[in-house]
Amino acid sequence: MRREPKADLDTTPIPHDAEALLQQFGCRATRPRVAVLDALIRHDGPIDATTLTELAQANEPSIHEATVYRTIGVLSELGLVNHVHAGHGPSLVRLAGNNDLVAVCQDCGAIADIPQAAFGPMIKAVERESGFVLEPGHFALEGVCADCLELR
Amino acid sequence: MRREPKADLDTTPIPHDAEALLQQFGCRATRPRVAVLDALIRHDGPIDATTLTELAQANEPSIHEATVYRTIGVLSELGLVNHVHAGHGPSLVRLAGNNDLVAVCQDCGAIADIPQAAFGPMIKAVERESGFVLEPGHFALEGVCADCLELR
DNA sequence: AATCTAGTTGCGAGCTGGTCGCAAAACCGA
DNA sequence: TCGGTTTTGCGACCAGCTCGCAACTAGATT
Repeated sequence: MRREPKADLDTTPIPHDAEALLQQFGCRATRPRVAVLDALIRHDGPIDATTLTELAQANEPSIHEATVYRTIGVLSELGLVNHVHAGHGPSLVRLAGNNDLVAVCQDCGAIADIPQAAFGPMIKAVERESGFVLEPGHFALEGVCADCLELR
Repeated sequence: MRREPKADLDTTPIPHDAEALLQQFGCRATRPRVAVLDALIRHDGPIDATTLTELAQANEPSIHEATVYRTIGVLSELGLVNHVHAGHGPSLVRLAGNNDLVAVCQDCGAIADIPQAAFGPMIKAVERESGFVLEPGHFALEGVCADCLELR
């Protein structure tokens, strides 16, 4: 089983049509996969596997959560999708191309997208000082959101 | 059960003596707790619960992992200990007072401490733009360490 | 020192997020 | 339409962590 993208995210226009997208990337466009990718395209922003399963089941009721996990794996190998590790909860997935950072509220679990612009200098500083090359967009920031701050 | 520190981390000198420390914070200095806190003091840097259990068992062989988790909970309520959520692996704990950021290598799992100095401006920027007040030191940065970069 | 009691422990069961092996089904090129 | 792979659904399983409960203990009171 080859799992090398036939298409290239950087140069290929991405059709927002799950089936075409899968074929373009040279992988089988099965009904469950189409349902998962389609749900991911429709849903804007990071989402956990369980919720994604529910969304996909709207179109493809028999789809199993294990299949969703496997599909996420495939899409991620193709570079179509990113994992975001968020705190102690389940990890999140989102369409690639958005490299904003995700911030999770420790109190209420709210998720905010934070434009990554602010982080460039920090990433460089970390690399200079420790040799670590950060991959922002793969981990979540934790903190307290404005609403929960008021309630404290 | 009250769980409010009698001593204050900011003003109280911290004896590096687990038993005294526990008493100072007004909680029962049981043998298992002393063993856990002692291991934590001796071990420098973030550590996961399983490894911490093994260290503590060196002094207190019968100590159970559930007890270690509960002890971590208590110490954390007292502000003596911080959780760090690290990627997909188990979460890490460390003595409070060190607010450096933890960076985890995606490839080999190596852990690096990164002085938090570089992050001040970023934290402010995030607060300004999104209202989120980050708690650095509670989440881990992910990336690739210098060694693994070479191997790629 | 002996007693008392709230707080703590060890233990096993249980929960959640995620992975795996396998037989049956689906995809898709010929 | 058919055939060989790939993929799916399913249930079993694993790791990390939490919980309920009966037994035990620290440490205050006498």
